[in-house]
Amino acid sequence: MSKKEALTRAAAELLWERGYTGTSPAMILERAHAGQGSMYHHFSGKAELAAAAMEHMSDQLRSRTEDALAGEESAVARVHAFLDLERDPLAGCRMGRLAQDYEIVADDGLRVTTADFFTWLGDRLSAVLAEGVRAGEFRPDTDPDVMASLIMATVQGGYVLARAHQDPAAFRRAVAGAKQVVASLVVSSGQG
Amino acid sequence: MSKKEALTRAAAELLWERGYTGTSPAMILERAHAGQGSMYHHFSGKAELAAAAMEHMSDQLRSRTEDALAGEESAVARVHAFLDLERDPLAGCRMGRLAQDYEIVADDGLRVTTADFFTWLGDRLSAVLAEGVRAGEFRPDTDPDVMASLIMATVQGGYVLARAHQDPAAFRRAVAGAKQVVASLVVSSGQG
DNA sequence: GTCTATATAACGATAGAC
DNA sequence: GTCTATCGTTATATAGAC
Repeated sequence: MSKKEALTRAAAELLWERGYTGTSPAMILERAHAGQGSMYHHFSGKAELAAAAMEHMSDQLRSRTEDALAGEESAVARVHAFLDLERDPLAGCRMGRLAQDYEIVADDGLRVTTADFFTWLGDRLSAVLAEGVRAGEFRPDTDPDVMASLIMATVQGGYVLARAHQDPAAFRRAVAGAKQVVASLVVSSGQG
Repeated sequence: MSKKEALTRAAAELLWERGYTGTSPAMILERAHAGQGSMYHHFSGKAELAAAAMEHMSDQLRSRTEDALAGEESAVARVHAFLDLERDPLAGCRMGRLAQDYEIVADDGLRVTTADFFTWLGDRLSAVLAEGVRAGEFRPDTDPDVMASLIMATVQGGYVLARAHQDPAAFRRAVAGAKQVVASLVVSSGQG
């Protein structure tokens, strides 16, 4: 593994664990077993390295998400598969946590990576929901965009609650609510 | 206003704007128009001042929340009033944002203030929902705890999405979803 | 490409005058 | 109670050897 890749991976880990403001170049160098020179040779500074690490994380998340949302099952099964993806509630969302960081939001180059991820995720969820509506699986008055927002927000908010309580159950309870809501949209379930 | 109060207010503002890690004592002193001595006379350090500021914010939020959830209206009206409270989506939640901060979660004394707030909020929402169920307003299979979690998570996640996109509409879309869900629980609406 | 040495500023806390 | 001066440490970046 090149030093550049080691730096990117170490930065990704630390951004996930401690956020952007809470991560220093020195921490990254130590975890990557690299010296100052390597970092400033490959990147202009902390922000550019963080941008690379965020792209890396975004790609990972998209890949994992697509595994759940693609496939031949019913729309409700695929949305449930997304909600049931293995997650670490106490760690938080790699993208969502960073969107709460002041310096990330203040730097458009960094923020846009999080925005693009959630745009992509919302579009994918909305598309699956719309498929379900067209197929007669979901009630025709289902609003795919609003429901996609609700699903994303529930997951993100679930992380917040779990971290506040330091209890993964808080995350699971919120996601359980989202699953109930999705299930309630299914026509054959008789809205009961 | 005493220096102690000025410091507490300034710290509360900065914690909201920049989080715990992103706020330095120097920033607080400048905004409070106070010197180092004032801060270290009244508080043992940054953590203790932050704790006081967080208690202050928690009290504010509880008061505002109670205004929406109390009253004589129907349960659905009160939950909708909570969801419709005036918020600044781009600023984020005073408590929720801090729960994403590494140093807050690492310091139990600080984290517990956020946990207590969400415990209180969840209990209040759950109580209102349970009232609605008992009154025959909500469907009898409504799970108040799960729905309270869903509502809290939607608001918290809405903040995350709005900050990522730098667009308050992302918050409003998620909250609109939560309102639809709550409305769908009402018996007289015919689940349609 | 990678390293260490160094620089400047900010961080968080303490000392001690008034 | 409030202030300024100062301390030791860390954050972020640059310089320059290899």
